[in-house]
Amino acid sequence: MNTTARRLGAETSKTRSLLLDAAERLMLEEGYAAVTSRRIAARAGLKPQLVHYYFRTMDDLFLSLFRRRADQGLERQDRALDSAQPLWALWDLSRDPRGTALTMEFTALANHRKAIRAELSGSAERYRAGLLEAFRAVLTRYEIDQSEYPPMVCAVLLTSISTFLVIEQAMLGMSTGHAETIGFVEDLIRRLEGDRNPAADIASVLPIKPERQP
Amino acid sequence: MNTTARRLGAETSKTRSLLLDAAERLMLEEGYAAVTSRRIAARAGLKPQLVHYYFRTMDDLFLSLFRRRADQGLERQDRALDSAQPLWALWDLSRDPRGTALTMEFTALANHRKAIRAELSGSAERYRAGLLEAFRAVLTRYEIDQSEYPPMVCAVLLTSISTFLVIEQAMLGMSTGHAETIGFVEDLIRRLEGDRNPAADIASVLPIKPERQP
DNA sequence: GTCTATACTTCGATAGAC
DNA sequence: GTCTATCGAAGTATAGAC
Repeated sequence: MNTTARRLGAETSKTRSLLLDAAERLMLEEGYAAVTSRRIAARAGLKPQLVHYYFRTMDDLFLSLFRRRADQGLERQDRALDSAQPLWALWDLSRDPRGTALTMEFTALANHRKAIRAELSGSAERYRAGLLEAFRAVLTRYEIDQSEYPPMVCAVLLTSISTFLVIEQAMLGMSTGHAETIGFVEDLIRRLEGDRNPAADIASVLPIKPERQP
Repeated sequence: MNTTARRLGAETSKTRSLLLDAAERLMLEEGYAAVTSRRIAARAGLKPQLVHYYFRTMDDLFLSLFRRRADQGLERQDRALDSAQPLWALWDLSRDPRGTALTMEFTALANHRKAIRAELSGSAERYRAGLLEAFRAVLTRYEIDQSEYPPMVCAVLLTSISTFLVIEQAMLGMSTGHAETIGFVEDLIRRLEGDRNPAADIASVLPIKPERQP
């Protein structure tokens, strides 16, 4: 009955990482409902009980899984902000299908797992705050009227569009109107930052300020 | 073994409707994973086996559930198109939290239920086509340059924004930046259709063409 | 036409062996 | 520190009684 006393595997364990990897693959390929202790173990070639040795409950496993990617995502966002073409970098980053698809699975999961919901909304707030600062800086740099185009609105719009397109494309296999919409957004970015510069990816770790494009 | 021969309850049955209602409430309140035969029956005050009497499989139940609402949604969209202020009507309709929340649950469900996925993307295409026609008509009526603002892009953007806001608000309890974004969109609509006119709701069933607002 | 008794599968979780 | 034997609960689905 003394549940808190049950022993748990080390966080540094190789097996633990294997289980998390298998869980993530399952989630992406078959949805969160397929992420069960038995199926995770089967993927990893391990016994189901090991899941409960390394993670006390399934909630704990989902939280570990989420935090691992959330930390990585925030790091990437920071790097995008410091890149030579922050708008292009943020747009490309937000359109990464794997990141958004995982977020959507976690969002659905949050509906009946309170712990996930709290973690997820907290993380979303941090992303939003980072994006807000990015747009403040970018709109200032490009001398845009911020009362007409508020940075917060830009942040929400960017996230909305990229999230929605990924949902339709990756989850429903639907793409009607996507090309036109992506073209519309990228025309806007192009007016501010010029053409997408492949070399910017290399510069993305070095905060070099660019000249404004015409 | 002769699975196809198993008998099923009548589609007109009162009990069948009760089960669908209970399933829908469960889905909205606790997510699709909570929609199991046992829990549906518990909500409806009936025996779990009745679910399998009225629906051969859980897939069948989900499909019935989806179609019921999809038909209703298309009807509502048609009425919005014919209303005095189609943009306001479409915007308000697309922001209805219940409709979008259900769609999101079905989208998550589609990840591991192929039958749902096919039905869902088919339905999404029909909505998109309707919305496209609406924007073609509206932009023509308001004399907007359609090469600068393509109707298809407008359709995708409208759906993106409203869907995303509902996801954050209803599913994550998050609303940072929502008021500003809603204000931004509604300012755009106001420039074309003027202030939202409550009487338009009454007119929405009668296809009366309005005068253009200043 | 309506519902129930029941089979079978898979789940999360724990206690205890190595 | 690592893993296994096992339990009780919950899931879908079927065959057959009213």
